Amino acid sequence: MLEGFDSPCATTDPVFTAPSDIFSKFSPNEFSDLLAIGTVRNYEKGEFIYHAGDPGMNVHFLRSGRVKIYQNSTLGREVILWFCFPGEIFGLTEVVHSAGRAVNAQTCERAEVLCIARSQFKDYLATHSGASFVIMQALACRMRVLGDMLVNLIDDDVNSRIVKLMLRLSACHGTRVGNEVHLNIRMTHQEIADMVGTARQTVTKVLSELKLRGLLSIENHRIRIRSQELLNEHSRSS
Amino acid sequence: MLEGFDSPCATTDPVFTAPSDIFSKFSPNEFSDLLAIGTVRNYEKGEFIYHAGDPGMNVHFLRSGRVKIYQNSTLGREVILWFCFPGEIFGLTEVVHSAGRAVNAQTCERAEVLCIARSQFKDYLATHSGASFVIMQALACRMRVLGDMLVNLIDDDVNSRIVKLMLRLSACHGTRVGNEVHLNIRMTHQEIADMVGTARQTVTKVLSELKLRGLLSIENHRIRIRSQELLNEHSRSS
DNA sequence: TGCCGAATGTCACGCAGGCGACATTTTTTG
DNA sequence: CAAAAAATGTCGCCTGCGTGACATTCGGCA
Repeated sequence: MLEGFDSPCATTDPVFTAPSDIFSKFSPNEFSDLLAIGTVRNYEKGEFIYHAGDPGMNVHFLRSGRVKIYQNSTLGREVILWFCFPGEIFGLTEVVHSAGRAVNAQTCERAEVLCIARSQFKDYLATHSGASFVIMQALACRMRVLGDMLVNLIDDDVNSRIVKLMLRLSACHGTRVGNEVHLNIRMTHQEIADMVGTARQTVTKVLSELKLRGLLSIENHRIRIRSQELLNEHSRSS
Repeated sequence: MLEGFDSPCATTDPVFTAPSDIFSKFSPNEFSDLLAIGTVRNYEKGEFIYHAGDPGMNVHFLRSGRVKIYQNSTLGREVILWFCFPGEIFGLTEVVHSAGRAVNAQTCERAEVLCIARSQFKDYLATHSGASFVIMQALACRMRVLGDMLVNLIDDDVNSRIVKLMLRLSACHGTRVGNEVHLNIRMTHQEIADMVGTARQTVTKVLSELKLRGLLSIENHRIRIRSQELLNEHSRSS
């Protein structure tokens, strides 16, 4: 169920939340009916699928590639809310709720997206109640993560914010390899800084400290975590 | 549509998000069918409807009163994610998604709650697609607010975090009286501090400053805002 | 293969705001 | 209606981390 990553304590630790591969939870005809009403679009690396402020009349499903959902803040910061992986839905929030896009959706790499018009999607939901429920699950899952991020921002210091970010990402998007967890999300220090609300330099410092202590390593922008040790680390307050 | 509060620029300013009174958007028989499968429960002020960690097999609709949804953090902080007002749904996230409750739900005052079992609710959704959609809207709305809070935490200083909190609360739960907006949520400085991630003393200081400048006043723990001025205030970065 | 821009490291300085320690006021409760 | 508890004000010290200013390394493209 959780692709390659067995979350150690999903019930007690809200950090570990299942990924939201929706397709895999659809029944075959829920899936094919969805395909039937959608248009497939291809995007190059770095292209925008939509911008904040756009009207937002479509829902999207990611078929391949990776998409970054973020807001940009009053000065220059890209606050990344989450990454989308294949099988995930995005852009639903603003379609269902009226007012325009609140966030930007930009590809991290070449991507293939299934794009569905608001009205058609609404009809689809009305006639596929199972699918509705699955999608609610995905929303719920995301809410949970957002709540977590919030708590994290509110009462942890920079060090622990970074550690928990790593754990959160591992839980959603990591693959276990031996006793390591590999994240295949390419992230710059700047992006990490933007996610946890700190300065780029601080990220550099904290990360190299963690590397030094052998808690994680970085292989061309891809992070590898000795999950267990890092977990212990994060439960300490300091 | 928005009870008594005309949001000035809902499209561009994500701060202004409609409240989520679900009942008012239901059709009469969507409503009565819902009542039919639920049990009404009464709670005294300060009672818990559920705790973080509970299994979470019920969805709740608030009929009257006020409920505080929060997580408590590694040391003592109550991080309030949102308040629920009559007509709002809560506890959905954890029912739809498996693992237990991620948050606490505690009444702020005597409250009347419609409580619905997971399985019954699922059936209800399956047979009432209109209702499903309305509920998705509510979730979407909440996601948006959470996203906003996040950005806010990540790149604003304490002063502006507090100001924006006020604006956010006004937008969702304020009632316009003349050119003021009244919030009828009783909040202590400590609670405010917990919401924006700062120290109680800092809240005291910032708030008295705002009072001094005539941007807001406090009438027995209820906050009144000169909305327009405060809005201007918040667009400044300092 | 070599160039150039982007990403990473490292350092010292300064200050926003956390924290403790109070006095004072308001609210609750017996 | 008094006593206890909770909430609000006010202050000063001290530290976590933001900021600017670099040097260094990486990696994509001509």
